[in-house]
This record gives sequence, structure tokens and C-alpha cells, in this order.
Amino acid sequence: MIGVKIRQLREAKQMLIREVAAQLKTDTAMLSKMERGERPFKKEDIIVLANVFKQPKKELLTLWLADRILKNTSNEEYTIESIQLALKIAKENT
Amino acid sequence: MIGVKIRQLREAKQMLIREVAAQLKTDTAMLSKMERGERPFKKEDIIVLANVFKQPKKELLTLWLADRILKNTSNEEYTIESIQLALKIAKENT
DNA sequence: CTTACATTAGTCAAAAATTGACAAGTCAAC
DNA sequence: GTTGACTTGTCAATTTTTGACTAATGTAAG
Repeated sequence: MIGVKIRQLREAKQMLIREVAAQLKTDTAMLSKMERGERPFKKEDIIVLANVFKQPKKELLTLWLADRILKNTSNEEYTIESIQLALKIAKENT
Repeated sequence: MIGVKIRQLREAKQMLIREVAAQLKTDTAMLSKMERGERPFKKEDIIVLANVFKQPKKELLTLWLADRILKNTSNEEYTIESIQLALKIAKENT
């Protein structure tokens, strides 16, 4: 999901994987995989990309973290209930 | 959190760590750590414990998974927003 | 068709994280 | 000061993740 978003932003800016990969100090194979969700982005990557694409850091980081949550809950039972409960607890701890 | 719950249930049943650990085919040191959140429970452990303590499997599994979510989101920015977004997406994918 | 360039797939060693097991420690009650 | 319940610390072994590199695929232009 964050990968799809990044790809959209990249294409909107007409940038090549090669160019964006350079900003992240990685190679095209890696970024290709990241965009397709086959490898995770590092948090620092997201911050760099927020600058490159002039997006609010918060928006991209939120999507990035949501992605991580979904990655390690899907394929589990009671996903929705668990996320709801996690949300409730997180709010309480505020 | 799931650890606290398990400990409560164990104490309510007046069982010793040693006894419950045996059910999980592990030792007391391990279960002690699990109850205190220093090591994770395996999913299968939770199911065994639901039987031992006569609790609804769903309730314990939900708490167990919520725990996992919180573990890898806390210490991050935008935790609540991310969990909210994850919930939204999870619901859509239903 | 063949070249040139963008992207994707595959592989793999090194690094990092997790796991399970054991020994030793604290602490309270007796 | 011994016993029993629990906790702490350590460690090798397994598993997972990471980064990098090479090869394959796609595609548009000449």
C-alpha cells in the first residue's frame, strides 16, 4: 500500500526508479521490490521520499506504519477485533 | 498485556508457573518471561491456555494479537493514526 | 532485428533477531 | 539454612532480514 502510493507519486513526477533509488542510496532492484511490497521501506526512506515528492511527512509515515500493522496481522484470525482492541488500548495510554 | 491476563488467570486458578509451563511444554523461566512480556507467547500456547483456563479462544487470541500490534507500533510516531488507518483498510478488505 | 534503457526476478552471504535451554540468582516461608 | 516459587542472565543454534549483485524480461527507437 505505501509502495503503491510511492509509485504513484514517482510516476506523477515522471521520475525513474533509478532516480529515486539514488536518493535512497539503493539500487533499482531494491526500490522496485519496495514499491511492490516485496521488501519494506525503512522509516528514513519514507522521510526522504516525503521531501522528494513534497508530501506531508505525517501522511506517508502513517501509511507506512499502517502497512506494517496490516502485514503482521493479516493471515490471522480476529484481525479486525484485534486492531480495534489495539486502538482502544493505544488511546487509553495517551 | 496478554501476559498480565494469563498471570491473572493462573493465579485465579491457584496454579504454579511450573504447572502451566508443563502444559506448554516449556520451563518456568520461559513462562515467567512470557507472563511479563519479555518473550512472546506462541499462538498455539494461547490456544492451550484458553483450554486450561476455560476462556473463549477468541478473547485470548484477540488480546494476543492486539499485543503484537502494540508491540511493533509503540515507540513510533503517529501510532493512533496508523492503527486507525489500518483498521479502516482492514474493514474495507472484508 | 538489434540496441538501449527501464524494470523485475533470482540468488546468496552476511548481519541481525529470535528461540529454547540451562544455570544461577533472589526472595519468602518455614 | 533449606525448600520451593519465581526471576535473571547467558548462550549456541536456528531463523529471518538485509543489501548487493547478476540475470532475465519488457519495450520503444532506430
